[in-house]
Amino acid sequence: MSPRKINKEEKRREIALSCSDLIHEVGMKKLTVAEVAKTAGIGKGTIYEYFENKEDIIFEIINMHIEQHHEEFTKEVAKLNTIEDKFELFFDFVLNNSEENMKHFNGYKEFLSIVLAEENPSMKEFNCEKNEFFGGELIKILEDSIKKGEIKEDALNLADGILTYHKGLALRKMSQANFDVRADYEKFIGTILQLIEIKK
Amino acid sequence: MSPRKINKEEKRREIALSCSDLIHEVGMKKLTVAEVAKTAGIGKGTIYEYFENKEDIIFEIINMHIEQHHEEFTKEVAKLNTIEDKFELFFDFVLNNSEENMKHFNGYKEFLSIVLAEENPSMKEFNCEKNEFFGGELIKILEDSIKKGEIKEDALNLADGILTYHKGLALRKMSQANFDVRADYEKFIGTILQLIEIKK
Amino acid sequence: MSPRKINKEEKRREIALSCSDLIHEVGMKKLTVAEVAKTAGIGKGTIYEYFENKEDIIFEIINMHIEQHHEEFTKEVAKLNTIEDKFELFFDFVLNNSEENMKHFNGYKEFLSIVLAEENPSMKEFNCEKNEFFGGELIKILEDSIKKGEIKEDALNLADGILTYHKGLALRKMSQANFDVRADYEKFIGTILQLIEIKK
Amino acid sequence: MSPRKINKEEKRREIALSCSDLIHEVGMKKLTVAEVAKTAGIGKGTIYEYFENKEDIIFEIINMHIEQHHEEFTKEVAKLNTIEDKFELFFDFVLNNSEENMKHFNGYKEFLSIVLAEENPSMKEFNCEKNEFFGGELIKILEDSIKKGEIKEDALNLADGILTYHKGLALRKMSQANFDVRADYEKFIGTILQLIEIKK
DNA sequence: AATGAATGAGATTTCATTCAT
DNA sequence: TATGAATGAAATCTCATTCAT
Repeated sequence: MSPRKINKEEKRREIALSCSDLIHEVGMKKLTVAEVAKTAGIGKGTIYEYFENKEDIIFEIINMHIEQHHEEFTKEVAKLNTIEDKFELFFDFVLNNSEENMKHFNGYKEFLSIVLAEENPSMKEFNCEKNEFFGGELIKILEDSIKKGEIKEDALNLADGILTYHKGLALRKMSQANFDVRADYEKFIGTILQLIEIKK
Repeated sequence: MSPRKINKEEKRREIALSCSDLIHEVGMKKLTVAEVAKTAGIGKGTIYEYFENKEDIIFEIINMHIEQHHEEFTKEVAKLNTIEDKFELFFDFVLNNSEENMKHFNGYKEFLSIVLAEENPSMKEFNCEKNEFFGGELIKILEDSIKKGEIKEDALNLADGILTYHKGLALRKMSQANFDVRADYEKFIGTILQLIEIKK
Repeated sequence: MSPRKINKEEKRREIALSCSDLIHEVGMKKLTVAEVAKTAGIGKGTIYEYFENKEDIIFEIINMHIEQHHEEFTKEVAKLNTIEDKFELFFDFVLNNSEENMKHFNGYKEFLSIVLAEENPSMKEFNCEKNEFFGGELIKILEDSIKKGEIKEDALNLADGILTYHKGLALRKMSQANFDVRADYEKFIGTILQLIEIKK
Repeated sequence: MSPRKINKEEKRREIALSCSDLIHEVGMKKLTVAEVAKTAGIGKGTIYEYFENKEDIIFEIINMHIEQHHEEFTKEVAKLNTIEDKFELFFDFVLNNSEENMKHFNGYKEFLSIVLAEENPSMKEFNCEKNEFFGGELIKILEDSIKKGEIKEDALNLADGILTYHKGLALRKMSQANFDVRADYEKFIGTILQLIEIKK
C-alpha cells in the first residue's frame, strides 16, 4: 500500500472550498449533491466517502465561512481603540449592507431557517459551538475598556445580553420588512454606553 | 329564512379553530390540506372556498393564536404593579418552559423557519405587522414606571432595544443547544434595571 | 300560473351573448361555469336550468358565432361576380390575418382541439352539421360559374374536395409553425382554376 | 469491463419502445408517468434520468411511430408503378380503416388535439419538422410520373395543395361524424388526375 | 478509492356538477 | 325558478442516498 493515505479532512476542505460560492448562488436548500459533485469535479458517490450526508457538506462550507469571518474580526478589532469603534465592528455583520456582507448575512439567514426547522438536531449544537467565539470577544472588548477606565466595572454583566441583542437585531433584520437596524442599534447601544460610561 | 349566504370570515375562523391543535401536533410544514379538511369535517375542495391556499390557512391559525396571546397579555399585565413583574410577564413567552407555552413557542419557531426561508414574502409582512403590539406594550410599561418615579426618564430610549433583545432571547433558545434563557435574562435585564432605577 | 313562460331558448341566447367576448378572452378550456354565471349576472345553479353542461354552453356560444359568420358570408358573396373573388371570400377565414378574424380563427382552433380530444362525441356531430353550410355555398359558387360559362361543367366534382382542402389549410395554419397559407392557396387554387377554366 | 456509462439515447428508445402500445391503449393525455415506469419495469425517478418531462416521453414514442411509418412508406412506394397506386398509398393513412392503422390514426388525432391546445409550443415545431417528409415524397411521385409522360408538367404545382388536401381529409375524418373519406378522395383526386393526365 | 444508475414517496389545487333551501 | 355551498379525484417531478461494479 502506498503511503499516500489521503487526508480526509483535507479533501473535505477542498470539496467545500470549491462550493464556497455555489452555496451563495443557489442557496443551501436548493444546493443538490449532484451539483456539489459536479462542481468539485468528482462523482456523486465519492461525496459520500468524505461526508456523512448533505447536511455535513453544508456544515463544512459554513464552517469555512465562519472561520474566515472570525479571522477577519480578530485582525480588525486589534486596530481599533475606542469601545464605540469596537462595538461598531462587533455589530458590523448586522449593520453592513454591502453586497459582500449581505451575501454572508443571507447565508446565515438560510442556515437559521434550516436550524429552526428542527430537522437537524446536530446543527443546533454546531450553531451553539460557533457562537462562543463572539461571546469571548465581547468580553475582551469590555474588559479592555474597563481596564482603561472608560466604563464601569459592572458593564461586564451586560456581555451576554449584548450578544443576545445582537442576535435579536439579526433576527429582526431577517424577518421584519422595513426594520431599521442602525436606528435600533444606535439608540439602544448609545443609551447603554451612556449608562455605563464613567463620566469625567 | 334560511341563511343562503354564509359568513366567510366566520367560517374561516371556525375551520382554523378546529385545526388549532392539529398545527401543533404535526407542524406547519407537515400539515396537509387533506388533514385540515378531515379535521374540520369538510371536503378538501371546501377549504378552497374559504382560503386562498395552504399558506392562507396557516395565517389564520397563527393569527388566532397571536390574538389570543395578546388578549391574555393585556389582561395579565393589568394585574401587575412593579416593573420587575411586568418585565417577567413580558418575557414570559421565552422564559416559560411549561408544556402549554412551549407548544406556542415551538409554533413560533416553525413559523420563523418559514419566514426566513423567504419563500413566502407575505409572511414577512404579516410577521412585521404582528410585532407592533408588543412594541407598544413595552412603551406603556416603561412610561407607567417613569410616571411612578421608579425609573429614569431616558429609559424610554431602551424600549426598541429591549424588544430586540427579546427576539434575540427567542432566537437563541430556538437555535442554541443548552442556552440558559433565564440566566441571560436575569443578568441582562437585572443590570439594565439597576442602571435605570432611580435610587432613593 | 302566470303566462310568462320564459322562453328557454331566448334565455340560452341571452346567456351565450353575454359570454360572447369572454370566450375569446379566456378561451374555451379555461372558461369556468362560475365565470359564465357571474358574467351573465345569475347564479351558478341557474346555468344548469338552461344548459345541460359546460359543453352545452360552449355549443351555444360557438353556434352564435358561426351563424353570424354565415350571415356575413351570404351577404358579402352576393356582391361578388368573378369566381376568383368568390373563392377569395370563401377562403377568407384562413387567409385573413386581421386581429378580428384571428380571434375567431383561434376560437375555432380551440374548438377543434376539444373535438379531437374525443371526450365529446356530440361535438363531432355538431361540427359536422355546421359544415354543411359552406359545402352548399361552394356548390352554388361553382354552379353559378358553370352557368356563366366560366368553368367546365365537371368542376362541380371538385366541390367537396375544395372544402376538404379548406380544412387542410386551416389545420396547417393552426399546427405548423411558419406555414404560408396564402402561398399554398394561390398556387393550388390558381392551378385548379386554370385547369377548369374554359379558355376562350 | 463493466459498462459504467449507459447510452442514454439507447435507453430512451428502449423505454419508449416498451410503451409503444401503452400510449394507444390509454391515450397520450391519460398516460401517467407511473404507468410508463411500471411498464418499462423501472422506477419512476429513473424515467426522469432519461426524459425531461412527460411531454418528452410522448415525443420519443411518437417519433418512433413516425419514423416507422416513413420507413414503411418508402419501402412500399418503391414497389408501385402507376400514379394511381402511389396516390392510394400516399393517402393510405387516411383511407385505411384497419384496426392497426386506426390505432395510429387515432394517435395522430390525439397528438393534434394537444398541438392545437397550444400548451406545448415545442410540439408545434416538432409537428412542423415531421411534416416535411411527405411533402418531399409527393414531389418525387409527381416528378416520376411527369418523367414517364403520364401527367402534365404543371401538375407539380399541385404538390403542396395535395398535401394540404391530405391534411384536410385527416381533419374531417377526425372531426366530422359520418364523413366518407374514400368518396371525397376518389371524387377529388380522380378529377384532379383526369385534369392533369396526358390523354393519348 | 471511485463511480453513477436507480430509486420512490409525497401533496397541492381546480372546477363541473348537485341538491337542499 | 333561483341559488351557491359543498364536493373530491387525480398526477407531476425532485433529489438524497445506496450499492454493484
